[in-house]
Amino acid sequence: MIKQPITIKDIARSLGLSFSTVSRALKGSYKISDATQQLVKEYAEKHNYRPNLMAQSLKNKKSRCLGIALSSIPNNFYAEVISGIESAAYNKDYLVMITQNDESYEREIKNLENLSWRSVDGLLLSLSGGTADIAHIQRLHEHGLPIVLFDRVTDAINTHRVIADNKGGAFNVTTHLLKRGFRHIAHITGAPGLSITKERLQGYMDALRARQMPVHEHYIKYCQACGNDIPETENAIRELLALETPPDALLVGSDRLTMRCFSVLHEQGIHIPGQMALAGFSNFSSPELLSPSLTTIRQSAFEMGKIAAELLIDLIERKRPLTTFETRILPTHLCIRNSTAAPLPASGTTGTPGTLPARSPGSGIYN
Amino acid sequence: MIKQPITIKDIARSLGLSFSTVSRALKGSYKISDATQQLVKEYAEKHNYRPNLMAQSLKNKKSRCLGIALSSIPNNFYAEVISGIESAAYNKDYLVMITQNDESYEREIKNLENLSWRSVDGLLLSLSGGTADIAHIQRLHEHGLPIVLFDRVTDAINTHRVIADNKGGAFNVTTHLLKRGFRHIAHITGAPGLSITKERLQGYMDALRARQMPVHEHYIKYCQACGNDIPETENAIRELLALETPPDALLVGSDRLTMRCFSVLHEQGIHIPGQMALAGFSNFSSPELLSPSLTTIRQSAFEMGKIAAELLIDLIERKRPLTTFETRILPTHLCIRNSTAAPLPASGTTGTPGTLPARSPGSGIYN
DNA sequence: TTTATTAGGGCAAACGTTTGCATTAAAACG
DNA sequence: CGTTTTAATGCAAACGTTTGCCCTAATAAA
Repeated sequence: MIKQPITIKDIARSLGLSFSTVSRALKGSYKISDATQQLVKEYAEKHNYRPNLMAQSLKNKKSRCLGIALSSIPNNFYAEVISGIESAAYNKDYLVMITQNDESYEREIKNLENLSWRSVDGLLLSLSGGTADIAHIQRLHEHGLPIVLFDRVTDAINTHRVIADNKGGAFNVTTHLLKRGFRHIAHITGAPGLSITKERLQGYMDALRARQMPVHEHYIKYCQACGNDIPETENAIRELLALETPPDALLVGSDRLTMRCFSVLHEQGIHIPGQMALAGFSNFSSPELLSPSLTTIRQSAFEMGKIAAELLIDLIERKRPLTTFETRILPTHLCIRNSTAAPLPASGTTGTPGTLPARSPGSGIYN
Repeated sequence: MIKQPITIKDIARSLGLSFSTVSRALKGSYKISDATQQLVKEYAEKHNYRPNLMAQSLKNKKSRCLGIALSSIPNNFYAEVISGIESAAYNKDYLVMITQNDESYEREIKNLENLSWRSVDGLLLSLSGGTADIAHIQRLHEHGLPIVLFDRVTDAINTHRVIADNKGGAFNVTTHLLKRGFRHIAHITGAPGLSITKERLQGYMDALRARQMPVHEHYIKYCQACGNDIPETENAIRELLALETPPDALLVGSDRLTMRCFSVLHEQGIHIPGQMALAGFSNFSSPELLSPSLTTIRQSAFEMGKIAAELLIDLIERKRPLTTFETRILPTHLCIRNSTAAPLPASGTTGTPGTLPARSPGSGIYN
């Protein structure tokens, strides 16, 4: 019933040649006459020969597979990254295996183990929120597995990195909020150990200090689950609102968390931006349709995936191992909308629907 | 530098046993003494032995990999499906390879070819919008590749199917619109060849006819690119608005398309629902935050992926080939919000912010 | 004509497993 | 004590490729 695929041996038998001759003819050149090559190739074509990738992999120790490990596939940002990876991989004839860990350290370990067993040729990795240490990654890396880190990275592994300009993005949006007149800007962000958390926090603090504003510890809230745990997010916001001087603006540091905060404020009947301005890192496709339209810091997610995959493939196919690696920093885009409209009575909070075209290559713009 | 992983042969040599004994000891049982099993297992454990999956695959003709082929990863709905697939696969110790085709027939063919070369054990498939015929799929299926179809399916392949209750969902939302008093309901939907397009159209027409309303051809617009081609969508809406009797309500039949239509209406300054009510199939996480909050038909995307993967794995691991297959139809959920508020002057269009808790298991509710 | 060179192709090992069969030694049986 | 059974293990082929090396003619050089 199931027609077994044709193999090199079948071709060799049918044509009265040896395995090796057929193999070499198929690969072009070496020392096979044009006539024979022609013959073999035509026969293979006609009988729809496909090399058995498992056998090739076993022999060559190459699978032409890339592994991805990240926290959550349905996250807007990561979904776009994956799309970029798939696209680059397709162009270079690689296939992509995907795993997600739901911010769990244990799950990350298992996923990486699975991927490396299954002998992916290389790994695209964004750390989980719960990752305590990175010995498991270092082990793989030392054993020779090419790795490219993206988004949530670590310095402890000497390899390529592709990240967004998180510090710059946070700096720009915080400055924007300050210019708009907000004076009590809180920062809700993801798991404290993550590089993106630290970088965004740094940008936030830098912007405050640049304008001689104090940085208050109690205005900074970490959400270990990065927005996947609803009560956790609600608590963070509740605590902020319960402060003696509640914040008048919220900067959210993580894709899913941003929408979650929006939801919570909405549910609690808190007017945005009247009672609380809101801005956040988000790759949601249509922030201009929200009510109010949402000021976002947008990342070049697709491009991040594409670049990371290209760097990884380069790493895999390179003859001599690299010793010096690069860190690509992709610009973020500040898109100013109504959720951060000025708090002063003067300017109406309902004006200018939709996106103000506030996008500049590289850094964002504040007006 | 790169430490080569330890193999069965290494263990055999070190322990003075034969390959076969080690292999069998590792697999437990057969006819190896407990003592030997103990010895081998301990040694393997201690030296961190991992079977070479490529070799196993070559021998067993099983790779424990599932392939996914669908149109677009960043689509909310598909991203959730993928997440469900990954989750089920993880539980059964399978890995997942993913491809997207951007609604291109050619790309789908290539992706399927790649996946089957790479010898996935089975295929999870949602057709592309451009798929002209399915000979390429039938060929794979006849060659014995287990396939489970989901979302965008075809009858021409005799296998398991997992779909949403598209007809019912469209029927319910159309009925809802009619009850709310809308009389000119247009239907913007995806590529005409797709099963979901046909089923949703059917539900829409059934609902109109059930209430003795006419079905107008010119109220039905297909978007081949399913919302990925912005001008195409804009055109469809422009044509609807230019009609002698423009519609007073829009039912959108595809995830990305729904948001796109919302955008276009928004950009053109058309008031929702005053000038045009809007409802659509969408798995966007926070439709209650849009302005106005959006009436959606939501699908159980994660569950769809999970079920599809489980059915596929069952198919793969089953000894005797199945001859009779099942089609799982998952309920859709109608979530009524302000974008379909009654057009009559009586009831205010600004009341009741957020989601009306309008969800019933199985069919949705209209009030 | 003899020798060196080269083109074209075959042999067989190897990649790391799995598995049918053969082998051995010990135990059970008559 | 010889024979059969059983338990435990080894041998070797196989999965489909790739590749280093060898072999055979034919051609070129001397």
